[in-house]
Amino acid sequence: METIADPVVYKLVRVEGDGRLVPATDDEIMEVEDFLVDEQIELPVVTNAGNVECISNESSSGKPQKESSEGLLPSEDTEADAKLSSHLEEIVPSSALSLDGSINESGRKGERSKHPDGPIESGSSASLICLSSKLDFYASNEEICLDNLSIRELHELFRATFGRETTVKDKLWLKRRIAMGLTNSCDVSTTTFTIINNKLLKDKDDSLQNTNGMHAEGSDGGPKNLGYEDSPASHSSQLENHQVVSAKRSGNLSEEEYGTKIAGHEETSLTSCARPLRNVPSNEKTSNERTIVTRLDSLGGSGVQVPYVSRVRRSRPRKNIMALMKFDPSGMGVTAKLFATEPEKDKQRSVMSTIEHGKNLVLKQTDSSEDNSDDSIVAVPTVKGGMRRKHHRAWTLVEVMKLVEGVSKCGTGRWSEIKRLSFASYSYRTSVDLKDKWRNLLKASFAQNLLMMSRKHAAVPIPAPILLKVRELAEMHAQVPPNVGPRLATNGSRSLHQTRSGYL
DNA sequence: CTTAGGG
DNA sequence: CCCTAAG
Repeated sequence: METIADPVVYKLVRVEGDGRLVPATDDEIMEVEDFLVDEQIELPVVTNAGNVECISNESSSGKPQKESSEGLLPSEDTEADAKLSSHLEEIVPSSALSLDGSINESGRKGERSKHPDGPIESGSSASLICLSSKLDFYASNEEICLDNLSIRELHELFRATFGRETTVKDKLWLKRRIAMGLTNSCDVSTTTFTIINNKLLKDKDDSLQNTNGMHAEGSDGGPKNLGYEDSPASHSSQLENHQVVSAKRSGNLSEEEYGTKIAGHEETSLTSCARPLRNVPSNEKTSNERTIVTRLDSLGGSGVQVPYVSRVRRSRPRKNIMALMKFDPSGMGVTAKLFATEPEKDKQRSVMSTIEHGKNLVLKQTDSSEDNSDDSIVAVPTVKGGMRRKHHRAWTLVEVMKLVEGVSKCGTGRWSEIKRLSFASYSYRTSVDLKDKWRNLLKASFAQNLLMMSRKHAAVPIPAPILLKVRELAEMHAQVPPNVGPRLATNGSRSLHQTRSGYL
């Protein structure tokens, strides 16, 4: 029990009544595994060779770059990962949005299961409970442990993180992906997935490097926007030219998602994907939304070119399309009709989304189960007779992290700057959106102390470390909300860590 | 056009 | 998220 051979073992702990941590036994682990496993994973674990590409966003350089490597999945894992990591380190400092250096040591100290701040309280400790079977890991203050999650949970977390569904059943792939998102780094070359303060806890000796990264935080942290693009090359025909062959045709596992993009990086991804195909210059971004990128899809088995509609979509493939159809009694093309219906005051955003939907509808309708084909677009009547589309697009953790990072870099108020730097690839987030989101984050970050410790039903519960960072920045910019007690304002970021029992 | 703030 | 006022 003392020798930590299996990385998973020391993650699995139980909090005793007195607050002590008791390592789980192997049996317990097995039990948990069994318990967590739900019906859908009798499927064999995916063993396809993976292919992951990481694209560094052009945040400051203005040029999307791209690195890729083969195989991220079990088989060639280690080697490929090493390669990938080394590649990435060149582009992206592995530190990204480090939120707090206070637990840097935890990764190297002998007892990883102990919180550096001392013993864990039983009550609201909420910091080291990895056995949570729900989304509790968001409530945990610093640690997110992916190792013991069921596929289902991983799917949930995936959605929260990236804002899109996935059907990939490969745990390792999911964990890796989520870890990438949460750490904002592609360097996830590890076999165990515990994330502390948005840093992946390494089980190797690269923790040192990792630690350095954490200290290199702050305003000069440098651009670390990552674009991820996943597309494990399970089949011979791989994205040589970034033409993704729909895995659906291959018939085996439901690995469609392997060929899809991660939320939010579409613009960048698209641009870089487009280049080989159409020689799109990188400054195409100015007219970005016009760029329609196609990918080779295997619709109908004949490799048709499908406009790559990269917007993130969550569930309900057709429903909303029907909603749009409502305004089309004439049976006219959806796109056309909407154009007609829309008052000219409509912003590009709406128009483009309309186009996207149009394309999506037309070209993807044969696509039976792609779950990425819509989000909540609701048409609301306007006083002036027109229709306006309300676009509720949930903020993903990745986006939130980017926002926080942006604020830390540019300060609050310079939303368009942040938009340019960190959200260049997110065509749907306007600077106003950023501002609004920040306002909400601000509220949340301070509200955390007052009430709500674990609202399980929060749409996307923002991990505590991020909220912490938000509050930090808020204070840094004198944005402390009036309603928050002065004590908190002065105690600042420490308060959260110092908190012994949830309240001060 | 961008920001701030109210709705 | 939308809208508006104001710089």
